This record gives sequence, structure tokens and C-alpha cells, in this order.
Amino acid sequence: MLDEIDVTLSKREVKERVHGLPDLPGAIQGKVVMRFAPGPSGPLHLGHTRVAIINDEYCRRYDGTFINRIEDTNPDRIDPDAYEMIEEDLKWLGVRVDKTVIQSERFEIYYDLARELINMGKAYVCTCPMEEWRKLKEEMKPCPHRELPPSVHLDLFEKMLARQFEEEKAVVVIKTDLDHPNPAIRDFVALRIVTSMPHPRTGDKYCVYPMMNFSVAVDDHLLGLTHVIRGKDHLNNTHRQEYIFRYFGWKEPWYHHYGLVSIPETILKTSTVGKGIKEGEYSGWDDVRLGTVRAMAKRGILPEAIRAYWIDCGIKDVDVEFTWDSLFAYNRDLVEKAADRLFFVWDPVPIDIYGVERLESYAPLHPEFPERGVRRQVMEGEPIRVYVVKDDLELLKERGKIRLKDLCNLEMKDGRVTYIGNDLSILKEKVRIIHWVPQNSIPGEVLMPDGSIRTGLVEPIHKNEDGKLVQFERFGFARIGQSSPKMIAYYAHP
RNA sequence: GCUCCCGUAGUGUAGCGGCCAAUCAUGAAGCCCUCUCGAGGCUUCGACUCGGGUUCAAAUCCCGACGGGAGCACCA
Repeated sequence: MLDEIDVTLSKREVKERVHGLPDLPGAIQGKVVMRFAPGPSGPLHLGHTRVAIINDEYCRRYDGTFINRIEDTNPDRIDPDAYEMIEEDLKWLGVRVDKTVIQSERFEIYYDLARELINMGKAYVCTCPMEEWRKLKEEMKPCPHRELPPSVHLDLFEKMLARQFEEEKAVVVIKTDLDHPNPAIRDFVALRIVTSMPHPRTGDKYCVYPMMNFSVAVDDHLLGLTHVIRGKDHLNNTHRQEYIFRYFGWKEPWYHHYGLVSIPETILKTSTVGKGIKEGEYSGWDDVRLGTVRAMAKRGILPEAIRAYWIDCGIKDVDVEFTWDSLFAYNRDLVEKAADRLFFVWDPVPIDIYGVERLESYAPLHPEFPERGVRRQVMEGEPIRVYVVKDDLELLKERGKIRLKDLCNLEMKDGRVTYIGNDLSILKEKVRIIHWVPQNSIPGEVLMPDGSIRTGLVEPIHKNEDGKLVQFERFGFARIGQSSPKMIAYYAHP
């Protein structure tokens, strides 16, 4: 009896593990605090979704707290709209945000802790020219200011705050180990001066700005982070931040750095995209050519598909290559049963059908669920004109016979197309099936992710499909943006 | 140049000393299907980077080589 229970339990555990993330070391139900920390330079893109979703998954698993921390400490790279866009994107992704923290509202906190560090002799104000300081560091040598007493630095720091220094003329530096073998770890800048541009939120109220490694360490502690999961590109940052934790005697969160993702052939870089939008190259942040969350939403990629993808990908240290095919497979799985079928004829050419006066079609909205209804088209008169894809007409010319799906069979002789019944047994002769649209179809275009546009005709739609993902038979899944007067759709995937 | 991280099929993933002549997904190829270049069914292809060592036994542990990636910013 006991044995039996054990077996079922272990089998289930194994099954769950295969498709799930590993457990977090030291995670206690209800006590986990994690974060997502984007810079507000634009809306979220595919690269952001991994860290957001992984952290959200763990917060859900452990009933933890998810903090969305906006790292807006570089006024040069802030899009004021981004604050709101990030929030919207997270909502769309299904990420449950418990708390939002904006770093530009916390300058005083950073200043106070900077004073403390200086006081402890763990930080100093350096007024060396940038290059000299950097060069000395490379040679593992201290700059002339490094060993001056804290009181001097405290004084200089207050002068920084009082705008007595120009931009680039003074910085607060955290002492680490100048002889550290890793050059990336030696003394690093904690706060700098920015006066050349106002901050979109705080204007020119503050001129001393914390650097990422300083504000991150401070906030990770103050906000009570228990676990930090992020990309491997932050590995050295973590080492730097650890110095700050040690100096203050703070308990470090559990860190994990997963491998980098390379996303092929996708335009992600926020600054490039922002510029492209301004110049009219892209229609906006949701341009279907982009890798933004908004673009994916527009195309009909479901957030659940993105989530499934990243969970499957896991959090290993190995660098991974993103593949659209896999994401599409997840999406297709989620969407296949819901998507109505429609005929979209690209590169349309007319065919006049002789030998029949009336044709009526009953194509199902979904082949597996006939109860959902049919797309009924009635055509009368002789000849009856329909439109087919240009290549399909060539196929008819070549083979002599063809079947119009859910309508009838055709034969072509001497350039004239004749109705030859509606018997499905014709398929045994290996006759090919093509799709078609009636004469009263709607002009339409499908925007492809590569920037091209497929223009053609879409069958008259008797149902409101706007905003929904449909499947254009023999073409692929696409999301309908509008269906009149002209149909505009956005291609998702095959 | 220095430092760190990593190496299982095309891609992602499971396995982490014997159950592995290596899992699953995706992809590719082919076939089936009275109606899609979708779904479904069936079949096939395809990987433990290499070399030493430890061990009765290694994809799994150790060392080295090779390969890939990241950082060395008054960006995040």
C-alpha cells in the first residue's frame, strides 16, 4: 500500500519536473521577493519577456512579491512614455506586479548611503580626468584622491550635490580591490554628475545620479530581494554589487545568471527602433517587423505561448538561440482550435466557370467543429466568376483538373473552364485542392513580419473577426486588424 | 590582453556514476487522411566537442586542449 503511493508520487514529480523550472534554493512560501528591473527607454521586447516571466513564475510558485523597478537613472536614455508602456506590456504578458518602484524618486536614499560609504572609507570622490583614472585602474594603481581621509571626500560630495562641479568633473567611486585580477571588478563609479540634460521626471532638481551598480545594490537590499535571476551579462555587475553588500553588512540575495539569448533576425534595439519610428521607417512600437511585445500582440502571438517558451527554455547557464519556430509551435497549439478558417487569395486571378448556373458553398468555419457553422457563399449566372491564386491557375492549366475546396471540381480544355460536378471521389485521381473566393470578396492585405505586404481578396466574412486570430487556409495564421472597407491582417505564423 | 561563465541532435530541453545502443519538443524527409502548405496518425533523420585520468562501470567525477559567450563604461 505504502509502496504504491510512493511510486505514484515519484512518477508525478518526475513528470512535473520535465516541463517546469527547478526549485529556488532557500525559497520559503510567502517570503520570496523578486524583481524585474527595466530601463525605461521604450516598451518591452522579446528579450525582456524572459526575465519578467521567469521571475513571475517563481513569485507565483512561492506566493512571493514581484517588484517592477524602473531604473531611470540615466536621463539620456529615457522615453517618458515608457513608464506606462512597460506597465501595459507586463499586464499583457500576464505578469502579476505587486509593487512598482521608480528609482528617480529615491535620489535622497542613494545620497544618504553614499555618505555612509564615504564615511566608512569605502568610497571616495575622484576628480581625475576620466581617462587617467581608468588608466591607473588598468595598472592597478590608486588615483591621488583614493587615500585621502573621508572628511575630505564627504566635503567634496556635498560640493557635487551643491552643483559646484561640472559634468564629468567629479564622481563617487566605490573602492574594491585595485589588485583584483579581473579588471572589471576594480574600483567602479557609484554616482556621477549630469547637468547637460534634465531628467524627464525630476527635471533639474538633482544633478548627481547614481550608477546602476550602486542603485541596484541599494534597492535590492532595501526592497528585501531574496532571489535575483537575470542574464549572464550581469555576472560582473553582481560581483561589484557584492562589495556594497559586504561593506554595509547586508545579507545578499540568492543570485542566478542564466545564459544569454541570441534572437536572430529580429530588430530589438530600443534606440534603433525609436529612431526608426521618428523617421517614419516603422509605423510605431507595434510595427509587425519588430520584436516588441506590442508587435507580437498585434500579430496574435499569445502571452501564454511566450510564457511556455521561456519555461521550456529554463534558466541554465548555457547561451541559447531563440527560435521562432518553437514559439510558433506553442502558439499554434493554443490557437489552432479557436481560429476560424477563411479563404484569402493572394495574387488573385479570375476564373470563369461554364456549365453551371448556380454554385453554393458550405465551408466549415473549423473542420473539426462543424457545429460552429459554415461560410456560405452563393453564386449565380453563367459563367460564374471566382478568383484563385495565380500559381494555382497555372496548376490547373498544367493538370487539366482541379478541385475548388468546398465548392466543386473543374476541368480546363482549350482555355475554357468547365464545371465537372462536386464528387469528392475525384481526389482519388490525385487532383489537387485549391482555395478560391467569390466575386463579391473584400480587398485585403496581410502585413508580413519581413515588411512585405501580400495583397489579394478575402472571402466575404459573415462574422465579426476583427481583432481575432484566424487561419487563412493554405496561407497561415493571421490576426485581423480590420475587415472593412478593406481587410488588413497581420501575419502570425504558418 | 586580462577576468568570468558555458559546451547533449539544426534549435531548445531531460538525464548529472550503472535503468542511456540517451528523453521530450521543435525542425527536416516520407507516407496515410473524401476536401488547407493547419490539425491528426504512422515512419525515418539527427547529439553526449576532443584527449587523458579516476572507477568493475562516465554524457555524468577530475585534469588538459579546443570551441562558444560575456565583462573590463562617468549605459542599464
